Amino acid sequence: MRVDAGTGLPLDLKLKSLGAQPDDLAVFLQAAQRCVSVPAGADVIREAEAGGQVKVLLAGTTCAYKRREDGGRSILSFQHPGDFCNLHHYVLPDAEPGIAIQALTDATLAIIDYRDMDGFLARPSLASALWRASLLEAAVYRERLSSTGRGTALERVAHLLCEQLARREAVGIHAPRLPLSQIDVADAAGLSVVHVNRTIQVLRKLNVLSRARQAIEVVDREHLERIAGFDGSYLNMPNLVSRWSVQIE
Amino acid sequence: MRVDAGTGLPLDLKLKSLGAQPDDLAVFLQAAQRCVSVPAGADVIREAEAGGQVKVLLAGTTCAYKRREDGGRSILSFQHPGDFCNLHHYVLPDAEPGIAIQALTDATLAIIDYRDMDGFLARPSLASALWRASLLEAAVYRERLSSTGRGTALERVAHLLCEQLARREAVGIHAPRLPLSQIDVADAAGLSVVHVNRTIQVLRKLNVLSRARQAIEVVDREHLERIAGFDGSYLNMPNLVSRWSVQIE
DNA sequence: CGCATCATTGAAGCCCTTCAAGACTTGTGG
DNA sequence: CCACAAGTCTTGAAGGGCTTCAATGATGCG
Repeated sequence: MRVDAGTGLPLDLKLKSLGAQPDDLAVFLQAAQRCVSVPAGADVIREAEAGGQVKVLLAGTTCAYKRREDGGRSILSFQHPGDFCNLHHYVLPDAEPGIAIQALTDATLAIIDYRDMDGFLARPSLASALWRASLLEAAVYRERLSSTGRGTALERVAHLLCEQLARREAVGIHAPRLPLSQIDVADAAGLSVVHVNRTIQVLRKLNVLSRARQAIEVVDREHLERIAGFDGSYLNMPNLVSRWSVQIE
Repeated sequence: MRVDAGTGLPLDLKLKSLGAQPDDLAVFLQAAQRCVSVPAGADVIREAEAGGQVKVLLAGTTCAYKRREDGGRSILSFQHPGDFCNLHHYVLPDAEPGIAIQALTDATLAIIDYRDMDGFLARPSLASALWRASLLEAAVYRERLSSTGRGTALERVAHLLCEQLARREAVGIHAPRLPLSQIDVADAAGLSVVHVNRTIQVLRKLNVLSRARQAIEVVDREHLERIAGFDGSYLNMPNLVSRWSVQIE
């Protein structure tokens, strides 16, 4: 059993930074009491499974992926503690068939019924926090698209690692070690495993990654960001004096 | 002056398919009376420009792009009539610096002030329609990510063209001709212009695209989708008997 | 200890890029 | 109406980054 973050803190931090107000936050956490554990490698959500419930990652790491015709796995995004796995299914029930969520480490998830979600929408600070969460996800996709489209393998891998580090920091996880295998990185960066391996070796020789095997551990964060041309501002939450909390009521 | 769709119909169609109810739709269209025209090649929204207003494309085609360090242009997505250009800025004011919107043809846009937007949120069918629009945009990014990451140039270009055709059809534009230059396609697919040209020539020899120069015109849609492995279901709107319209009230 | 998974290394080859130059189209002004 | 300029499209050739295939070394688990 490997679980890389044991507390409920990340979710708390994330919702706060998305603008959820204390009392609304309490309501949310109250509804998110029921949990499930999933072993590394298993599917959290299978293809075309709507489910009638939203799952939030509490601990561990998961990825959204798609099977290609040749049997390969295309990783579209990673989820870290505090991230929603299938919020989009709640909003667009029939959308996105063919996408599944897989646990990359042992993972713990909270389960929220759709009727609880419906209740959240009546609370302005929660409703806007959920909308923001969706758009933040979109921002991550956009950024990965611009990184994956062009650039060398070195830049792409570096950017991918920077993104994960930054997103984990945003929810209070400051560990320099990422719970990803080289295979995961390859499937996410759109590169072959062989070449990802060689790329990582370059990063190790540059003293950006540690020599530790079976692990991706970032030693020189600044250098990594320089290589990637990474600007993490797309992950920054705005100041939270929301216009809305007053307007809607 | 080239404007490839002159009516306000697409926006109407889009909001309806997103679940906006007739009376709410009327309110929205009422607030979207003010328009601007932009010539081909000009920026609709410059980098880091928040603006205090949301712009909706009524006619023409635009793209969201990012300048790369080498001066190149990375196109992240295209907008077709009915699409929002900067809805995300309304929800996440400080997010996404460095992304601008450019008109690829002469374009017409409606302008909606933030305070009108605030009013929309009080109407459940509009609020959910806007949220859905955000998630649909995210779905488009996700799909492009999986297409751009892997696959040959032929598949990637074919997929890109399929996406644009499908999205335009969804708002009532059935023309087989896409208002994109080969340069646009190259910047969006993450390929060199030279190779996009060769790829298009292959598609022409396969009788998938017409021989017409200075134009991308799809003749054999089915074959194109087969080449792309395209499944447009991610663009489908669910049936619109929304749970919410009853629940929230 | 044996098996499964992941990491590593080498070699051959292809897809795509870059560079460079010419052809075509479009719009503008004389 | 024609000439010119600017932008787009087209074509050829050389080179490089990444892929694929294949095999061996590590690591962890039952």
